[in-house]
Amino acid sequence: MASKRTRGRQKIEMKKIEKEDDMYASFSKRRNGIFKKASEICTTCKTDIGVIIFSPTGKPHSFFHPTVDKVVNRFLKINQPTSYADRLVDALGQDRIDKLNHRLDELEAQKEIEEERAKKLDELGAPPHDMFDWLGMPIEQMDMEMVTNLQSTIANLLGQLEEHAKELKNGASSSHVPTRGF
Amino acid sequence: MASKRTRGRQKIEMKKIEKEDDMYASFSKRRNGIFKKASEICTTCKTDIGVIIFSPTGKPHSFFHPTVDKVVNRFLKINQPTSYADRLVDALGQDRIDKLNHRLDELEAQKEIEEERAKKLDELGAPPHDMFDWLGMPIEQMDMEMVTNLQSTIANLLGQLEEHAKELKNGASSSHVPTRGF
DNA sequence: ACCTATTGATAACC
DNA sequence: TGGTTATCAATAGGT
Repeated sequence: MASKRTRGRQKIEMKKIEKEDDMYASFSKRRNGIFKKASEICTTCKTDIGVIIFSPTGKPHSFFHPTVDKVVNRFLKINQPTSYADRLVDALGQDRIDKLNHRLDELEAQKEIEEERAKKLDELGAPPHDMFDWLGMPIEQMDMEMVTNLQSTIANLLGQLEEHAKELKNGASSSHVPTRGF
Repeated sequence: MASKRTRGRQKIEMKKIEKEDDMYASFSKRRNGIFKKASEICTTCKTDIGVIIFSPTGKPHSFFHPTVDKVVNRFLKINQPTSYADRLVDALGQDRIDKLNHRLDELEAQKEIEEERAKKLDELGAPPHDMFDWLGMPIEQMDMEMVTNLQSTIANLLGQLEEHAKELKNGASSSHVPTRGF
């Protein structure tokens, strides 16, 4: 009988296969082998499994049982229980997170201010809210200087109102907003 | 020669191994076998890989190359490019997300109002901001009824100021806030 | 993609 | 778990 038709399987060193064609061939076979073993351990041992392989060219191949989501979520929960923030950053991008945090800070600050103001007004027997917003404090808390300043400001305001009333009577428009002719 | 010492490896049906001890033994060996093959395909074919196995008792075992994060993130990006919202919900809990969204809505609404007001005032040649906050609109935009109402409100305010000024001159305290004796 | 000689993995047993 | 052995299964190299 002639020499053997092939040398059959040969032992190979465990290092990178340099010949590209050989490497791709080996990759395909080994990938299929791994997937087969994954499927076998599932059926014989009632286990869940996920396998993700990126080929030498970067193409992804995967095997999951029972589903991708179940395996991945189960794994992430136990493997990274405290790094939700990192996952969040990774998912949305640090930029978006920064903006979101900034907005929340703004809101929290605003809320705090409003709550404090409301509390203060409540303690003092809250007068009309809008007016004291403008005055800055209840009349009862003002000293003489504040009162005097306010009186002059208000006098000025009354003057402006008087003037506007006069214009309204004359039918003239002093608005800065352009009006359509007719 | 005596009978063989063991029957050696036997072909087995691809179905669940019912004897628990046999199953656990088989699981351990097959798990190690898969990890070994995973490591081999990495070194021979320059590939990245991730393997996650949950044992029959639920314990997780995994093998990753080059790192967990690199493989998982790379996989999630290509496999679930549009479900970041879901991952977010999964990570933080729907409750927290709802609150966060609610706060953002509040803030957005507030911002919008403020921006619109600022824009309006700008168009009209912005007078002192605080005062018009109180008045509700610039004097130039008021009709006669508004002017009249305002004048009476302001007159009232002037009266209160006058009264407070009188009290200040008399050295009396009319504050509702309790004062410490001395 | 298929073949086959050979290596590698593992079922049974300890 | 960890080790041994007989056998089965995976695959390197060739077509």
